[in-house]
Amino acid sequence: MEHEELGVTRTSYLDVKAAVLDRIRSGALRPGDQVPGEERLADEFGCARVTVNRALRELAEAGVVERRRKAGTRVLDPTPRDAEMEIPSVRAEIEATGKPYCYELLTRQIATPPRPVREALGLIPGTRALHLTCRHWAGGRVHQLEDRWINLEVVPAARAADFRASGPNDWLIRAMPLSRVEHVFSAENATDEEAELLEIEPGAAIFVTERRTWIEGDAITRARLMHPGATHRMVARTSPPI
Amino acid sequence: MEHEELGVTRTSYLDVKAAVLDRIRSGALRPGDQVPGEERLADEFGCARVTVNRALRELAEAGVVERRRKAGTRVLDPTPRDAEMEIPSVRAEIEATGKPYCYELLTRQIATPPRPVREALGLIPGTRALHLTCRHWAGGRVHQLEDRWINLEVVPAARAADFRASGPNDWLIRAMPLSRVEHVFSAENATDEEAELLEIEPGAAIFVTERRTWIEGDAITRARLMHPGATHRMVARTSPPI
DNA sequence: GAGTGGTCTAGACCACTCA
DNA sequence: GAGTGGTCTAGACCACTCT
Repeated sequence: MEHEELGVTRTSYLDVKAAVLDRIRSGALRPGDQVPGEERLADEFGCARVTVNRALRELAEAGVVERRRKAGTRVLDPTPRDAEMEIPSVRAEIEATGKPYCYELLTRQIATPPRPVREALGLIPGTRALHLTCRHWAGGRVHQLEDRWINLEVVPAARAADFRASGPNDWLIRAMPLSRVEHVFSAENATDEEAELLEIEPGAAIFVTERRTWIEGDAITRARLMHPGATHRMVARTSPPI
Repeated sequence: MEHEELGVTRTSYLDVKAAVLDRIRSGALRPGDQVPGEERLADEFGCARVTVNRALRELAEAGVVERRRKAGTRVLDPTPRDAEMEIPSVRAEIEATGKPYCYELLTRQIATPPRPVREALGLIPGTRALHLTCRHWAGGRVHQLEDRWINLEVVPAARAADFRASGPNDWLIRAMPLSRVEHVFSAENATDEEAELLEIEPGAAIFVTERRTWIEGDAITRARLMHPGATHRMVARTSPPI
């Protein structure tokens, strides 16, 4: 926990930050839980209150906790973190429009991923992974076609998970909070197969998001998310005012 | 500059931050310039060094300045701010690939914008604005077709600017640094006219970015940037590690 | 009213890096 | 080696907000 230097060991705000994050990741602190007050933590870590303050302030800026004066510090639900780029979970995105959300699992199998996926997940050739395809409906229309691979070495629990009732995105957000995300966006013309599944004309423009997620350096999942271009718009977060 | 409270006036880190930002926005401090040291500023503002430290630290986190121990604090070039979402200026984006960059102004006129643009810029009906269309080439291919409106009430200098040699994006980044940006991405099928200008097949998927830029609440510009979907990919910034 | 976070001060030591 | 930022401490006062 402490700075591992010769001589005096002082507690850094980074130590406090890491310790609190650990408690959240390990489940000792769950969403909604109260984080001990600054004074308590300062006592516990043997440091000044300002040091704890900086640690918690940065966690609040990162969206991990919420701080209010009299109310104290609480662990936030991890879901909003996925919305960092205004990309909420598909379910939330659709429900926000007021349309009924519907999820459908198309295929599920454990298989050897094609090379681009294997490399994206950092897997050794021959390793098998969980492959899911599903559709998300908004009202009577297909909103998203999802082609996802999950790294079972990092998330072995996914092997046992049942994705028939709800999508892998919601499941992963709960199982693996606080992960890092990368998005690659592109526009493509739908292939015949994609068009059929999306219920659009072959060749129609589709908006494709390729999302990769890591936790602590390990790639968790790689998803190819396809949307009908005619109905889909993606809003990127406005830069914060300085 | 100081907290306007009754009684004692103490200098907040926000005061220092705002003051330094002002000097940058006003041009008193230009990109590459050295910002006075923490001790100097603390003297000047009559506050503790930690207070200056926090102000400058936040400016560094926001990408406005760069700090290095012995070297001190320097004002950064505003360009990288536009790259907040890994969307560098078109020129930089293309030159990074090693391909030759070429810019071409297609049309330039002062006109009454259509309603969606007028609303995006927050203009009163009837107000005229600067309308530009241009193309950006990467090697022998059209990389981007740009349809841009500039709010002349906020940027009157644009009326006199000559956009024949270099694009409005580069010009605006210099003229209006530290602005806020919003991006909306979508996928569309190219119209016949767009296809001809982009030198692709009609109906081919195009990746469309609609970018709006504000400075202090005033909308500066609205650009519709069209890219051939087949060659264009957009990478969104990976969430920072916590 | 009381509890909690938000911030400032003053002084100190350390760490990095440039000359 | 010297200059600059990075951070910690200890104490203090304030501001918000919940009860």
